[in-house]
Amino acid sequence: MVKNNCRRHGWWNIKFRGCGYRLTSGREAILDILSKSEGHLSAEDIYMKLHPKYPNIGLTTIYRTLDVLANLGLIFKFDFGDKRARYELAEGPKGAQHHHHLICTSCKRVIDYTDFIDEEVKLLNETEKGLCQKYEFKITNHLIQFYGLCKICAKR
Amino acid sequence: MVKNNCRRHGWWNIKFRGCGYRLTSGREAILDILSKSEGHLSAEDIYMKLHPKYPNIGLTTIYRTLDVLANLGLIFKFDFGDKRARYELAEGPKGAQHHHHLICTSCKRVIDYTDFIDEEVKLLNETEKGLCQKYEFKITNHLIQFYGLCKICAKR
DNA sequence: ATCCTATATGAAAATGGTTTCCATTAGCAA
DNA sequence: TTGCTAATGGAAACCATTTTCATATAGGAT
Repeated sequence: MVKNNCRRHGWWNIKFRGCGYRLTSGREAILDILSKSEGHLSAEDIYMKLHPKYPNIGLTTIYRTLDVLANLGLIFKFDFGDKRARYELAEGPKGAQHHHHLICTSCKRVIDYTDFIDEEVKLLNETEKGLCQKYEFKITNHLIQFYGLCKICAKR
Repeated sequence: MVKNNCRRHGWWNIKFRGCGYRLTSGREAILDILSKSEGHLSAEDIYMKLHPKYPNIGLTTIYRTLDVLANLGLIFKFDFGDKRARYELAEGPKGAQHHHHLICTSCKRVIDYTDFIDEEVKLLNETEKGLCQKYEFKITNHLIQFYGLCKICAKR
Protein backbone atom coordinates (compact mmCIF):
# COMPACT_ATOMS: atom_id res chain seq x y z
CA MET A 1 0.00 0.00 0.00
CA VAL A 2 2.66 2.44 1.03
CA LYS A 3 4.80 1.39 -1.90
CA ASN A 4 1.90 1.72 -4.23
CA ASN A 5 1.09 5.11 -2.83
CA CYS A 6 4.66 6.13 -3.33
CA ARG A 7 4.54 5.19 -6.97
CA ARG A 8 1.50 7.27 -7.54
CA HIS A 9 3.51 10.32 -6.70
CA GLY A 10 6.65 9.73 -8.77
CA TRP A 11 7.35 12.73 -10.97
CA TRP A 12 7.11 10.63 -14.08
CA ASN A 13 3.79 9.22 -13.02
CA ILE A 14 1.77 11.85 -14.84
CA LYS A 15 3.62 11.42 -18.05
CA PHE A 16 3.25 7.66 -17.88
CA ARG A 17 -0.39 7.51 -17.12
CA GLY A 18 -1.19 10.35 -19.46
CA CYS A 19 0.10 8.28 -22.34
CA GLY A 20 -1.81 5.18 -21.38
CA TYR A 21 1.15 3.32 -19.93
CA ARG A 22 0.95 1.45 -16.66
CA LEU A 23 3.39 2.07 -13.90
CA THR A 24 4.87 -1.28 -12.94
CA SER A 25 7.53 -2.10 -10.41
CA GLY A 26 9.84 -3.16 -13.21
CA ARG A 27 9.58 0.18 -14.96
CA GLU A 28 10.02 1.99 -11.72
CA ALA A 29 13.14 0.00 -10.91
CA ILE A 30 14.64 0.72 -14.31
CA LEU A 31 14.02 4.45 -14.00
CA ASP A 32 15.50 4.28 -10.53
CA ILE A 33 18.72 2.68 -11.75
CA LEU A 34 19.01 5.24 -14.50
CA SER A 35 18.65 8.15 -12.13
CA LYS A 36 21.07 6.75 -9.57
CA SER A 37 23.82 5.70 -11.96
CA GLU A 38 26.02 7.94 -14.02
CA GLY A 39 24.87 7.76 -17.63
CA HIS A 40 25.94 5.59 -20.58
CA LEU A 41 24.21 2.42 -19.40
CA SER A 42 23.51 -0.39 -21.85
CA ALA A 43 20.49 -2.64 -21.52
CA GLU A 44 22.69 -5.34 -20.09
CA ASP A 45 24.32 -2.95 -17.62
CA ILE A 46 20.88 -2.19 -16.29
CA TYR A 47 19.99 -5.86 -16.17
CA MET A 48 23.12 -6.59 -14.13
CA LYS A 49 22.47 -3.78 -11.68
CA LEU A 50 18.85 -4.78 -11.33
CA HIS A 51 19.28 -8.50 -11.05
CA PRO A 52 20.41 -8.82 -7.41
CA LYS A 53 17.38 -6.94 -6.15
CA TYR A 54 14.90 -7.87 -8.87
CA PRO A 55 15.96 -11.29 -10.18
CA ASN A 56 12.64 -11.71 -11.90
CA ILE A 57 12.99 -8.82 -14.34
CA GLY A 58 14.13 -10.13 -17.71
CA LEU A 59 16.27 -8.51 -20.37
CA THR A 60 13.27 -8.38 -22.68
CA THR A 61 11.37 -6.18 -20.27
CA ILE A 62 14.33 -3.88 -19.97
CA TYR A 63 14.52 -3.43 -23.73
CA ARG A 64 10.80 -2.81 -23.90
CA THR A 65 10.83 -0.35 -21.05
CA LEU A 66 13.79 1.56 -22.45
CA ASP A 67 11.90 1.83 -25.69
CA VAL A 68 8.86 3.26 -23.95
CA LEU A 69 10.95 5.69 -21.92
CA ALA A 70 12.75 6.89 -25.02
CA ASN A 71 9.45 7.42 -26.82
CA LEU A 72 8.19 9.45 -23.90
CA GLY A 73 11.34 11.53 -24.03
CA LEU A 74 12.33 10.57 -20.50
CA ILE A 75 15.59 9.04 -21.64
CA PHE A 76 17.90 9.36 -24.65
CA LYS A 77 19.33 6.51 -26.64
CA PHE A 78 22.90 6.85 -27.91
CA ASP A 79 25.24 5.00 -30.19
CA PHE A 80 28.83 5.39 -29.08
CA GLY A 81 30.19 2.91 -31.57
CA ASP A 82 30.60 -0.05 -29.25
CA LYS A 83 27.82 -2.04 -30.89
CA ARG A 84 25.26 -1.65 -28.17
CA ALA A 85 22.76 1.09 -27.48
CA ARG A 86 23.38 3.20 -24.41
CA TYR A 87 20.81 5.13 -22.48
CA GLU A 88 20.76 8.10 -20.19
CA LEU A 89 18.13 10.03 -18.34
CA ALA A 90 16.97 13.12 -20.18
CA GLU A 91 16.74 16.41 -18.38
CA GLY A 92 13.85 16.47 -16.00
CA PRO A 93 12.91 17.34 -12.46
CA LYS A 94 15.68 15.10 -11.21
CA GLY A 95 17.53 14.76 -14.48
CA ALA A 96 21.18 15.39 -15.15
CA GLN A 97 22.14 18.65 -16.74
CA HIS A 98 22.39 18.96 -20.48
CA HIS A 99 25.71 17.76 -21.82
CA HIS A 100 27.41 16.51 -24.95
CA HIS A 101 29.92 13.72 -25.46
CA LEU A 102 33.56 13.17 -26.28
CA ILE A 103 34.06 9.63 -27.56
CA CYS A 104 37.41 7.91 -27.72
CA THR A 105 37.51 5.93 -30.95
CA SER A 106 40.19 3.69 -29.54
CA CYS A 107 38.98 2.60 -26.10
CA LYS A 108 35.34 3.72 -26.56
CA ARG A 109 35.44 5.70 -23.33
CA VAL A 110 32.88 8.48 -23.20
CA ILE A 111 33.45 11.82 -21.49
CA ASP A 112 30.56 14.13 -20.75
CA TYR A 113 31.16 17.82 -21.00
CA THR A 114 28.98 20.76 -20.17
CA ASP A 115 31.40 23.52 -21.15
CA PHE A 116 30.50 25.48 -24.25
CA ILE A 117 27.06 23.96 -24.17
CA ASP A 118 25.39 27.35 -23.99
CA GLU A 119 27.09 28.68 -27.08
CA GLU A 120 26.50 25.44 -28.90
CA VAL A 121 22.86 25.33 -28.03
CA LYS A 122 22.39 28.96 -28.99
CA LEU A 123 23.83 28.33 -32.43
CA LEU A 124 21.88 25.12 -32.77
CA ASN A 125 18.64 26.91 -32.05
CA GLU A 126 19.28 29.45 -34.78
CA THR A 127 20.27 26.71 -37.17
CA GLU A 128 17.20 24.73 -36.29
CA LYS A 129 14.99 27.69 -37.01
CA GLY A 130 16.52 28.16 -40.44
CA LEU A 131 16.41 24.48 -41.32
CA CYS A 132 12.81 24.21 -40.14
CA GLN A 133 11.75 26.90 -42.57
CA LYS A 134 13.80 25.82 -45.53
CA TYR A 135 13.09 22.11 -45.38
CA GLU A 136 9.75 22.16 -43.56
CA PHE A 137 11.34 19.79 -41.11
CA LYS A 138 10.05 19.77 -37.54
CA ILE A 139 13.18 19.38 -35.43
CA THR A 140 12.69 17.78 -32.04
CA ASN A 141 16.19 16.87 -31.03
CA HIS A 142 19.85 17.15 -31.90
CA LEU A 143 22.99 15.13 -31.47
CA ILE A 144 26.50 16.51 -31.13
CA GLN A 145 29.43 14.25 -30.52
CA PHE A 146 33.17 14.69 -30.86
CA TYR A 147 35.36 11.75 -31.75
CA GLY A 148 39.05 11.38 -31.14
CA LEU A 149 41.62 9.97 -28.77
CA CYS A 150 41.46 10.28 -25.02
CA LYS A 151 44.41 11.29 -22.88
CA ILE A 152 45.50 7.70 -22.38
CA CYS A 153 45.06 6.39 -25.92
CA ALA A 154 46.72 9.47 -27.42
CA LYS A 155 49.97 8.50 -25.73
CA ARG A 156 50.57 5.53 -27.99
CA MET B 1 47.27 -3.46 -68.75
CA VAL B 2 45.50 -0.25 -69.47
CA LYS B 3 43.17 -0.89 -66.60
CA ASN B 4 46.06 -1.56 -64.31
CA ASN B 5 47.80 1.59 -65.42
CA CYS B 6 44.64 3.50 -64.80
CA ARG B 7 44.45 2.24 -61.26
CA ARG B 8 47.92 3.35 -60.47
CA HIS B 9 46.80 6.90 -61.05
CA GLY B 10 43.59 6.98 -59.04
CA TRP B 11 43.75 9.82 -56.52
CA TRP B 12 43.34 7.40 -53.65
CA ASN B 13 46.17 5.26 -54.89
CA ILE B 14 48.81 7.04 -52.87
CA LYS B 15 46.86 6.83 -49.69
CA PHE B 16 46.17 3.14 -50.22
CA ARG B 17 49.64 2.09 -51.04
CA GLY B 18 51.14 4.37 -48.46
CA CYS B 19 49.31 2.47 -45.77
CA GLY B 20 50.30 -0.94 -47.03
CA TYR B 21 46.97 -1.77 -48.62
CA ARG B 22 46.67 -3.28 -52.03
CA LEU B 23 44.51 -1.73 -54.68
CA THR B 24 42.20 -4.44 -55.96
CA SER B 25 39.43 -4.27 -58.52
CA GLY B 26 36.89 -4.90 -55.79
CA ARG B 27 38.04 -1.96 -53.73
CA GLU B 28 38.16 0.21 -56.78
CA ALA B 29 34.61 -0.77 -57.71
CA ILE B 30 33.34 0.01 -54.23
CA LEU B 31 34.95 3.44 -54.20
CA ASP B 32 33.51 4.00 -57.65
CA ILE B 33 29.97 3.24 -56.51
CA LEU B 34 30.38 5.51 -53.52
CA SER B 35 31.54 8.41 -55.63
CA LYS B 36 28.84 7.95 -58.25
CA SER B 37 25.87 7.46 -55.94
CA GLU B 38 24.32 10.01 -53.68
CA GLY B 39 25.35 9.22 -50.11
CA HIS B 40 23.73 7.14 -47.36
CA LEU B 41 24.54 3.74 -48.83
CA SER B 42 24.46 0.65 -46.66
CA ALA B 43 26.75 -2.31 -47.23
CA GLU B 44 23.91 -4.17 -48.87
CA ASP B 45 23.01 -1.20 -51.06
CA ILE B 46 26.53 -1.28 -52.39
CA TYR B 47 26.38 -5.01 -52.87
CA MET B 48 23.20 -4.67 -54.91
CA LYS B 49 24.58 -1.93 -57.09
CA LEU B 50 27.80 -3.82 -57.61
CA HIS B 51 26.37 -7.25 -58.23
CA PRO B 52 25.21 -6.91 -61.85
CA LYS B 53 28.64 -5.81 -63.01
CA TYR B 54 30.77 -7.62 -60.44
CA PRO B 55 28.82 -10.74 -59.43
CA ASN B 56 31.89 -12.21 -57.82
CA ILE B 57 32.32 -9.58 -55.11
CA GLY B 58 30.83 -10.84 -51.86
CA LEU B 59 29.21 -8.94 -49.00
CA THR B 60 32.12 -9.86 -46.77
CA THR B 61 34.56 -8.05 -48.99
CA ILE B 62 32.34 -5.03 -49.02
CA TYR B 63 32.27 -4.88 -45.24
CA ARG B 64 36.01 -5.33 -45.08
CA THR B 65 36.66 -2.69 -47.69
CA LEU B 66 34.33 -0.19 -46.06
CA ASP B 67 36.21 -0.74 -42.86
CA VAL B 68 39.54 -0.03 -44.52
CA LEU B 69 38.19 3.04 -46.27
CA ALA B 70 36.77 4.40 -43.04
CA ASN B 71 40.08 3.84 -41.27
CA LEU B 72 41.87 5.71 -44.02
CA GLY B 73 39.40 8.54 -43.64
CA LEU B 74 38.20 8.23 -47.22
CA ILE B 75 34.63 7.54 -46.16
CA PHE B 76 32.47 8.21 -43.12
CA LYS B 77 30.29 5.68 -41.35
CA PHE B 78 26.94 6.87 -40.00
CA ASP B 79 24.17 5.52 -37.84
CA PHE B 80 20.84 6.98 -38.85
CA GLY B 81 18.84 4.75 -36.56
CA ASP B 82 17.67 2.23 -39.12
CA LYS B 83 19.79 -0.58 -37.69
CA ARG B 84 22.37 -0.65 -40.39
CA ALA B 85 25.52 1.35 -40.91
CA ARG B 86 25.51 3.82 -43.77
CA TYR B 87 28.52 5.14 -45.57
CA GLU B 88 29.40 8.18 -47.61
CA LEU B 89 32.47 9.50 -49.32
CA ALA B 90 34.42 11.95 -47.22
CA GLU B 91 35.52 15.21 -48.73
CA GLY B 92 38.36 14.71 -51.14
CA PRO B 93 39.52 15.62 -54.61
CA LYS B 94 36.26 14.32 -56.02
CA GLY B 95 34.32 14.21 -52.77
CA ALA B 96 30.98 15.74 -52.02
CA GLN B 97 30.92 18.98 -50.12
CA HIS B 98 30.72 19.03 -46.37
CA HIS B 99 27.20 18.66 -45.08
CA HIS B 100 25.20 17.64 -42.04
CA HIS B 101 22.04 15.57 -41.72
CA LEU B 102 18.38 15.96 -40.89
CA ILE B 103 16.94 12.60 -39.92
CA CYS B 104 13.23 11.83 -39.86
CA THR B 105 12.58 9.68 -36.82
CA SER B 106 9.41 8.37 -38.39
CA CYS B 107 10.31 7.32 -41.93
CA LYS B 108 14.10 7.37 -41.43
CA ARG B 109 14.57 9.58 -44.45
CA VAL B 110 17.79 11.57 -44.37
CA ILE B 111 18.15 15.07 -45.78
CA ASP B 112 21.57 16.58 -46.37
CA TYR B 113 21.98 20.26 -45.77
CA THR B 114 24.88 22.58 -46.37
CA ASP B 115 23.30 25.77 -45.06
CA PHE B 116 24.73 27.11 -41.81
CA ILE B 117 27.61 24.71 -42.12
CA ASP B 118 30.14 27.50 -42.03
CA GLU B 119 28.85 28.98 -38.80
CA GLU B 120 28.48 25.56 -37.28
CA VAL B 121 31.96 24.51 -38.19
CA LYS B 122 33.39 27.77 -36.92
CA LEU B 123 31.82 27.30 -33.52
CA LEU B 124 32.79 23.67 -33.48
CA ASN B 125 36.40 24.52 -34.09
CA GLU B 126 36.46 26.87 -31.14
CA THR B 127 34.72 24.33 -28.98
CA GLU B 128 37.14 21.67 -30.08
CA LYS B 129 40.07 23.83 -29.11
CA GLY B 130 38.66 24.38 -25.64
CA LEU B 131 37.76 20.74 -25.10
CA CYS B 132 41.16 19.63 -26.33
CA GLN B 133 42.85 21.70 -23.69
CA LYS B 134 40.56 20.94 -20.81
CA TYR B 135 40.25 17.21 -21.30
CA GLU B 136 43.51 16.55 -23.14
CA PHE B 137 41.39 14.90 -25.78
CA LYS B 138 42.68 14.85 -29.35
CA ILE B 139 39.59 15.50 -31.46
CA THR B 140 39.68 14.15 -34.98
CA ASN B 141 36.08 14.32 -36.04
CA HIS B 142 32.64 15.50 -35.10
CA LEU B 143 29.06 14.50 -35.67
CA ILE B 144 26.07 16.80 -35.83
CA GLN B 145 22.63 15.48 -36.62
CA PHE B 146 19.17 16.90 -36.20
CA TYR B 147 16.23 14.61 -35.52
CA GLY B 148 12.58 15.30 -36.12
CA LEU B 149 9.75 14.85 -38.56
CA CYS B 150 10.03 15.44 -42.27
CA LYS B 151 7.47 17.41 -44.27
CA ILE B 152 5.42 14.32 -45.08
CA CYS B 153 5.48 12.62 -41.67
CA ALA B 154 4.72 15.89 -39.86
CA LYS B 155 1.32 15.97 -41.59
CA ARG B 156 -0.07 13.07 -39.62
C1' DA C 1 57.79 -12.29 -67.73
C1' DT C 2 57.93 -15.23 -63.71
C1' DC C 3 58.22 -16.27 -58.70
C1' DC C 4 57.05 -15.67 -54.24
C1' DT C 5 54.77 -14.32 -50.13
C1' DA C 6 51.76 -11.52 -47.61
C1' DT C 7 47.45 -9.70 -48.34
C1' DA C 8 42.74 -10.09 -50.08
C1' DT C 9 38.78 -12.83 -51.10
C1' DG C 10 34.31 -15.62 -50.93
C1' DA C 11 31.27 -19.00 -48.93
C1' DA C 12 29.55 -20.63 -45.00
C1' DA C 13 29.20 -20.61 -40.21
C1' DA C 14 29.31 -18.03 -35.99
C1' DT C 15 28.22 -14.01 -33.25
C1' DG C 16 25.56 -11.23 -30.34
C1' DG C 17 22.57 -7.34 -29.51
C1' DT C 18 17.79 -6.78 -30.08
C1' DT C 19 13.01 -8.32 -31.24
C1' DT C 20 9.23 -11.43 -31.58
C1' DC C 21 6.15 -15.12 -29.88
C1' DC C 22 3.05 -16.77 -26.75
C1' DA C 23 1.21 -18.33 -22.60
C1' DT C 24 0.82 -16.18 -18.06
C1' DT C 25 0.52 -12.27 -14.79
C1' DA C 26 -0.82 -7.98 -12.99
C1' DG C 27 -2.43 -2.71 -13.41
C1' DC C 28 -6.25 -0.20 -12.62
C1' DA C 29 -11.03 1.59 -13.74
C1' DA C 30 -15.59 0.42 -12.48
C1' DT D 1 -13.73 -8.00 -6.44
C1' DT D 2 -14.09 -8.32 -11.38
C1' DG D 3 -12.88 -7.80 -16.15
C1' DC D 4 -10.37 -5.96 -19.72
C1' DT D 5 -6.03 -4.96 -21.52
C1' DA D 6 -1.37 -3.98 -21.15
C1' DA D 7 2.90 -5.97 -19.31
C1' DT D 8 6.00 -9.78 -18.55
C1' DG D 9 9.66 -13.48 -19.09
C1' DG D 10 11.80 -17.30 -21.31
C1' DA D 11 12.89 -19.18 -25.46
C1' DA D 12 13.28 -18.80 -30.13
C1' DA D 13 13.87 -15.89 -34.03
C1' DC D 14 16.15 -12.07 -36.35
C1' DC D 15 19.61 -10.08 -38.94
C1' DA D 16 23.53 -6.97 -39.65
C1' DT D 17 28.12 -7.82 -39.07
C1' DT D 18 32.28 -10.72 -38.09
C1' DT D 19 35.05 -14.77 -38.11
C1' DT D 20 36.98 -18.90 -40.20
C1' DC D 21 39.57 -21.10 -43.50
C1' DA D 22 40.93 -22.64 -47.84
C1' DT D 23 42.01 -20.39 -52.21
C1' DA D 24 43.24 -16.53 -55.31
C1' DT D 25 45.74 -12.46 -56.36
C1' DA D 26 48.58 -7.98 -56.06
C1' DG D 27 52.74 -6.39 -56.70
C1' DG D 28 57.74 -6.29 -55.23
C1' DA D 29 61.81 -9.10 -56.16
C1' DT D 30 64.21 -11.91 -59.43
